Amino acid sequence: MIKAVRGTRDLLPPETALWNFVEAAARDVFRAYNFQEIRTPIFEETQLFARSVGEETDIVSKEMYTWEDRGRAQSDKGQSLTLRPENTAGVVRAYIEHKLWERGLSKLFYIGPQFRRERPQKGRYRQFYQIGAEAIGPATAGSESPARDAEVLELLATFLDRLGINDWNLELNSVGCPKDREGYNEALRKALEPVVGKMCADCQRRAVTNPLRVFDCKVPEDQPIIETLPRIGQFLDEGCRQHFEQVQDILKAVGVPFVLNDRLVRGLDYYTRTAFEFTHGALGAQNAILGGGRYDGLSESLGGPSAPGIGFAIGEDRLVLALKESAEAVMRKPDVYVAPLGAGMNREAARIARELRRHDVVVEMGDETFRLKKSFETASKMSAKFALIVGENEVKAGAFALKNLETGEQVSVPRGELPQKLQSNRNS
RNA sequence: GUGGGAGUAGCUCAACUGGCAGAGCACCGGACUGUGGCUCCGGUUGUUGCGGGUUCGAUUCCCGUCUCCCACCCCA
Repeated sequence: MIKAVRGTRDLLPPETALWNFVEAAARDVFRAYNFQEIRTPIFEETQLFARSVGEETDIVSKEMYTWEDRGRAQSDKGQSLTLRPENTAGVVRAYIEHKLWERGLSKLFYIGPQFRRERPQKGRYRQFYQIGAEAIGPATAGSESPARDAEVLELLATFLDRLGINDWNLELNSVGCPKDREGYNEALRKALEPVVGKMCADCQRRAVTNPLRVFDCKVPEDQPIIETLPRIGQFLDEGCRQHFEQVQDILKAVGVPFVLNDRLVRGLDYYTRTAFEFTHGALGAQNAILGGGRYDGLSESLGGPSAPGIGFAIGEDRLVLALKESAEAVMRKPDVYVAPLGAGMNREAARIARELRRHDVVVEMGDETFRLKKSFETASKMSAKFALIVGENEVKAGAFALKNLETGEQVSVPRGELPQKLQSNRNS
């Protein structure tokens, strides 16, 4: 038997209803904040990710699905292509390619699959889905304003509340400008040098490859040492410090709760200033449901004009996982199950069903060979609200037996009144 | 990529140290020829993940492999 490949999966009903529910809520919220949809290709030139995400990151160095395309002639070497491991790079590429800066501030959102060749785990797949957004544009259009950061964070809080996820936690930090980080990295290395020998093996490795990661250490014995290390906050220049303070001010003004976490350092190279993460309990080690931040230099590093921006990506798989119990509840149930009864009744049932569907009634239909008992069983199994009997008696009388499957009440309804009657008594 | 755990019916799970593959739920049919949920009866539940080995005999023991789960790495 051929199965879905490792790390990929099929999404089946009723769970797909939940995905639609989440995406519809996202689109609603995006509309309120005036974000518009962008769709970029799911594969791009490999160079795009190498230059934006960072050559040295794990994503680029070992988690990408990369292949060499064929050239025009059989003998030609093709270009190196890669399935997108995230969507910010593609959006910024499109921003530059289509000169979107001519339109002022661009507020764009996307919903779609991304690909990383990681070891699968619960809520972590090789084809996974992200809902994300980017606010990017010339600084003169307000793209650099702390108001943008606060707006994006508020949007996210609104979105999670809308989904009924109340126990989220917003963690906030500023990682400063590239200059600040350079100074900080140096200071961190210096501070680690004399103490690293006393730390765990993982930290010793991190100290060399990526000192910022030392803050992720969970070994209790290392914590006292980590407490003594310098923090990025001490290295922020005046501009970054003020920017960060204003973000916090606005968040307080609009009532979005947050906690400062000066250990929060985002993994991708392009992040500057504001960095954030929303976490949610009960997701195990994979407790982050979304993350994002500001990337003021990304456009330029991809050959575009100066275009500060801020964005985020929501891990839709994990979000849905957190909502899983409500899958049944959001699935649209049939309003009526039409039960043809007896030879020749399929024709009349089809006519009635067609008319009802034109009136936006959700209709499921049986077959004239089904015994009435079976039709009723099937109807109640799928939680249809009504069952409509289409038999010879009804056709003769011009009125049809309509039974409410929740109350058991049954009435005879003239054919002409059926659409009206069912329309005003819809499910959900 | 590293370490550990697990794969048996559509689902959740049993099968003492190797001895005829089971239960509940779900599904289909009947009791009930035009009325569901309750009850009773009957039925399929199946390449025990896949491949090899040991054995008279393997769901069980051994090797390989695939997938899922947990942790690490990293990240959404």
